[in-house]
Amino acid sequence: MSPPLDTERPLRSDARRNRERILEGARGAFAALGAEAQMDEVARRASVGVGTVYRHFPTKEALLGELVRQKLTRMTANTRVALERDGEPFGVFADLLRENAGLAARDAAIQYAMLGAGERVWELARAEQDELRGLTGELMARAQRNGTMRPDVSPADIPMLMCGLCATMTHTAPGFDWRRHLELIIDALRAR
Amino acid sequence: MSPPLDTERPLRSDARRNRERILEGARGAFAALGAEAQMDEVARRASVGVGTVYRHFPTKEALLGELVRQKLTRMTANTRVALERDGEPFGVFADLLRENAGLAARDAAIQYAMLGAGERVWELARAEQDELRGLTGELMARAQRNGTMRPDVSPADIPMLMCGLCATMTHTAPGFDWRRHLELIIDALRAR
DNA sequence: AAGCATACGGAACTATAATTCCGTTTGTCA
DNA sequence: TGACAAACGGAATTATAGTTCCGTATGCTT
Repeated sequence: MSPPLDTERPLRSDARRNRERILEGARGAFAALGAEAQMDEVARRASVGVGTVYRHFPTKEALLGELVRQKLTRMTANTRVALERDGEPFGVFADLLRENAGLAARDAAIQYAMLGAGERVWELARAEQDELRGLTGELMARAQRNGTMRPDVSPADIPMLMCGLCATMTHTAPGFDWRRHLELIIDALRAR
Repeated sequence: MSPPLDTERPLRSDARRNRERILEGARGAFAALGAEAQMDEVARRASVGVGTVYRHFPTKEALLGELVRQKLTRMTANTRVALERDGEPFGVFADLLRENAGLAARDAAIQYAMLGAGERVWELARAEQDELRGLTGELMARAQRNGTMRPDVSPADIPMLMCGLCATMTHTAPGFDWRRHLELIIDALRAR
């Protein structure tokens, strides 16, 4: 048996360039208009026809999924860096949350995926989620061993809390401030 | 000048009955299918034509708005009862949150209104919100005076946190449990 | 530099769901 | 009980946004 039949020839140069443009256009469109931004708008910002968008991403969900995947990858990278840092573990963890929340705050795709409506999008990046949860768990375990984090919180609580935080991010209502919300969450995780 | 020109003759008996049926049908439809349930489905459950639904509520938003208003009114009533109870103020407050969160958990209209998508719906019940926030504030002030609640949380924080909680309610993802989320929030509000 | 697979553009198509319209029915009041 | 305003039903309309199609253009290979 010969190895992988994964014989996909590399993309043509224009296609490779366009794929990037589309992702960039999508980031802009979703950042500006939320996840309801239309595919036509994405195409316009990418200076490309809608057909081309669909050549690269079979559905809007797939496009959102790719953006989510990329953002989770960056969060995972942040987490790796945090694991290297040495310092008071709870503080390191809290800073990581602040940093990753900041990434989410500027990303309508993540918010969309986290807010129920986009459960399918979320699943497209399951592998990335699992990896992130694993690394986060390691950091949390340290803080718990050292007694600075509540012993009864689990890595699975974090996505739930972040999901709630994203809800605050999408609102502009008076009194809604995701940074404040995050600080309350962090305090909730701290050991008494 | 004669008093109010508010000369609206009472609804015809069938209209009054249908209005109730529609609200009931809407509660059922939204509970079963979420806020994306269609107007046709609402009509079907109410055993009424779509036209009749629109005779009573000019838009879907107006219908959702009325459901939200009614639910907030019930929450306000709960809060009034809580203000009468005498007991450890923080505990009374926490129980109130548990009770009202329970109401929200069974109400897709409230969840929809709280999750950004429905900001307009939310505004239709501004008066009810303001009243609820006011009463809640009184209860919180008591707990703060008595030293059982963090002195730096304000009544305006509660809708924000409840909004996040609603995000958890709409999810079925593993590890997502709104009761757990709520307990974490309650702990965050408790004085150290 | 010809040949061709790959990729592009964007008008047209489709699906979905809210909303309107109007002919018919039903309560209410004299 | 007859007349009429109020209310009803649901097929038809409209609006929006995702997706498809196909004629044209372009990069790559020989």
